[in-house]
Amino acid sequence: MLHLDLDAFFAAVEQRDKPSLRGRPVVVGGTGGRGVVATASYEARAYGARSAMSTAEARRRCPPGTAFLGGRFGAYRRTSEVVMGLLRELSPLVEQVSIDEAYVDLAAGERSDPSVDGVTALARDLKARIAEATGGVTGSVGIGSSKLMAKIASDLDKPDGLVVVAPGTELDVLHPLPVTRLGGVGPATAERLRQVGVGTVAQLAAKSLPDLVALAGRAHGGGLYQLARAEDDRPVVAEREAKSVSQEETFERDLTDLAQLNRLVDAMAARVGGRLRASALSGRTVTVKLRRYDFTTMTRSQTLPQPTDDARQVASIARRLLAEAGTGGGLRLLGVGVSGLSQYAQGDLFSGEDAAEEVEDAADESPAVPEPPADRRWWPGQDVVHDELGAGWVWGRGLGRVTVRFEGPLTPPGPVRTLAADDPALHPGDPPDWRPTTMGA
DNA sequence: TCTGGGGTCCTAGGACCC
DNA sequence: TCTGGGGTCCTAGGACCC
Repeated sequence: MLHLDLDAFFAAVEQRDKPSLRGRPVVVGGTGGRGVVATASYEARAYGARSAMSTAEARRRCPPGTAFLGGRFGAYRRTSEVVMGLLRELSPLVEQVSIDEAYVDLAAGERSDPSVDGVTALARDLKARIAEATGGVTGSVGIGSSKLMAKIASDLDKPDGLVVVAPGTELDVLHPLPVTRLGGVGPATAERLRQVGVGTVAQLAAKSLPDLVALAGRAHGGGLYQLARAEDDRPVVAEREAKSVSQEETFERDLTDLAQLNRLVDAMAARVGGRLRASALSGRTVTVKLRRYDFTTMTRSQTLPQPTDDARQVASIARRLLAEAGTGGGLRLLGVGVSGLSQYAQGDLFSGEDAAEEVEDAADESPAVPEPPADRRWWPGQDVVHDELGAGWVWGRGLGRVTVRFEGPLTPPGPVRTLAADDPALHPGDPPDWRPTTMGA
């Protein structure tokens, strides 16, 4: 079993596409007042920036000149697809866990020399091909006898690591580690374990099954008991069916106005409905999620007799659930979701146009968002193109101006220009191509 | 200027059913 | 005249993952 984890993935793609950021601290995530860090480059980690930390905290820790960028998910997805393609050359059994992580069942592949030397050579070759094909993004690879051991191994030597756990040595590797390295042991479980004197996997392995079930519940306790013994027969599952589709947003400031919240419900329902139809899914349970001013979170749901993918129906149910829950004190987050999915959408399966039209219709009915001021159109990290100055990216904005650095993955670090935010020559751009052009189209 | 967004899985109580 | 005993569905919340 092989596990691949791309190193500081979002930040690595940014540094590839923005030469002036190479070797410098980069933080990718929410850049607003309530944003959190998705990925910090290793240079930013040196200053204490971490994933899931508030961006405000990361700004405090990092030096001036640190780049704080919103995400360019299209660019990340394109790079991820290249990597996943390389993995599928190793074996048909590839389980993509997230945009930057995957398991590969090497035993299901053709070229499987299962010896330690054999898989080491395979992993070395894979890492080289990933770096080559992605324009320098690196990954950490772990190989072991199970998903558990492969994942543990990829985590042992980051970044750009390669660790193979030889058969028979699993417990030697596992037992000294803190329990928090096991998947499924988060802050709550770690604290409960700490209270009974368990800090390492070895100490976890000394606990009885009934003790662990009492501590963590039947399923979770049983899982911990097995993982502590390196017992893991979870298979690689190549295709998983979606179980829910949802959309949520944290507001810059808490909202109280029900009419405004209702318009946001409509817009979110339209997006959810569009995504459902795009994947030919519909669902029976509509859920709204609320987070209040004091961070208390609640959900309210209703299950329909028949599945739906209709934005208006989702919206009207969600509106009612929101009204019943109440908006007292103000909401910092609102979300709309549909679950209980089944394969075939109601309505005309053969009309490909319906989906896009209905999304637009719903948006027409509910002009949720007032037109932003010119400088709010631009966000840090965004790809842009200027009619005279060429392709670049947004460094900062404000006071009716936008600062752009004109460079790309294949250029040297480029010049910075400050432009009027409403400069008619400036347009949103596409993610740049990091591969040297071979042939023109 | 504390605490994102998109998910998965599990638990527990009540309703309902045979 | 005492309260069985499963099973499934629905709802709400919580832990966890990247």
